[in-house]
Amino acid sequence: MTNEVDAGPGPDRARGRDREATRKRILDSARELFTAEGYAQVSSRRIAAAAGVNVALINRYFGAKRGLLAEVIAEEAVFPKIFEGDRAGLPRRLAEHVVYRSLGEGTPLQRALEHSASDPDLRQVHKERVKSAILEPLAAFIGGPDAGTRASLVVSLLLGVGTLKRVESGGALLDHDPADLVDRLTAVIAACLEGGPAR
Amino acid sequence: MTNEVDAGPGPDRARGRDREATRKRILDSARELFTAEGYAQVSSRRIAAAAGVNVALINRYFGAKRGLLAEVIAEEAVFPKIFEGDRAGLPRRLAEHVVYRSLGEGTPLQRALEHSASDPDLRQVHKERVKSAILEPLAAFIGGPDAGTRASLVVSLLLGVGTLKRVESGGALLDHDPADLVDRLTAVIAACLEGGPAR
DNA sequence: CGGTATAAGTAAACAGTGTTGACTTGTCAA
DNA sequence: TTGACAAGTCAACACTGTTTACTTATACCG
Repeated sequence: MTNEVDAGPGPDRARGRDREATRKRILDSARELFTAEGYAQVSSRRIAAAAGVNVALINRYFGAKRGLLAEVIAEEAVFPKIFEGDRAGLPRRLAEHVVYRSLGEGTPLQRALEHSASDPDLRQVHKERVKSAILEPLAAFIGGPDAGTRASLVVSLLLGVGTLKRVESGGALLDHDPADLVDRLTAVIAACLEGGPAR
Repeated sequence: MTNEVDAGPGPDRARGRDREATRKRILDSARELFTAEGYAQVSSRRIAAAAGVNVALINRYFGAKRGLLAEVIAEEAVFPKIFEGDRAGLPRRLAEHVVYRSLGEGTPLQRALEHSASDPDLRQVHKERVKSAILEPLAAFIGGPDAGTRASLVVSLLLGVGTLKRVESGGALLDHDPADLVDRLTAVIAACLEGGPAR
């Protein structure tokens, strides 16, 4: 076997075979298969076979198939540069993100979500991810009164656009002129962020 | 457990065999369980048990479990009274619908929409349903240029709010004052419907 | 250098899923 | 009364994720 002994940094306390390398192989295979075919469509045994390891190792290293998914997802950055910039430009940055990223190809995670959004495991992981990686940072960034509600409205729109895209699969949103769509979404997102007591 | 299987009539040996009645029992049990727990969480055997029926009958009558869900969601009216009224009041009516109906219990169709992507066949069903029962009526009602795009934005918001509600499970949207939420949503929906040529 | 503790890796089973085909049984028309 | 045929049943199939008891390789220690 090709045993790339990477005695790198940290506690290299791996006895026996290379624990970290095996972990990584499972993770790589899982990411690849989840991205290509979706979470629910890929079985644990198939991931194990692709990684060249025994099935039981998935549960040994990741607790369960869900844990494997959680780790794959946790690797990805959600909003790369959304929070870099001033508050006033936030709606436009979000709109551009939606149109040019979410609406287009999407990230590996998004594609996995589109394939198997019905799976309870995936929903659970997605749920936690949305909260900690999107909702809470966004609420903190916009600040002000009712920041949580405002952020929820924005995230609703973002999630909904993704959902509709996969439901429509080539409908009005995808056919529409992207630049104009950005303008429209910017206005809508701004509307989500405004409003409130001074109604 | 309100599982009264044999309250009088039933496909036991006593009563005669009634194809339509049996079909309906399966459908009723499925709708109830899907609504309460979701599609993936409910097994065929559980549906059959709740209906007091053999498992194989599900596939006999509905082809497969997915066919059962397709029939459940096909029964529902989506927007009962949204299109009764003037165009100006549409945003508010939609907002009220979201806050007082979608945000509450949630219908099987709504759940199905959120879960639709996992099954290709089901996806097709939902796609047509969203288009013919929501998107197209809405687009026809609002009229004007880019009606399809405007309608898509609105539907995105509606779908997203439903999704986020489940994701948050008692977060900002549910805790927020309903009347104020209606006001906010009215403004956002109006923003979805406006915009366009004046860019 | 050899033994051994210990972790990595394995095999097989478990309980569950959706689905299928062969079977039995009830009902109704001839 | 008796077939015919549909309605309903049963057991099995091929999967799934997960767990348990087991084997095996290796890094440390005497």
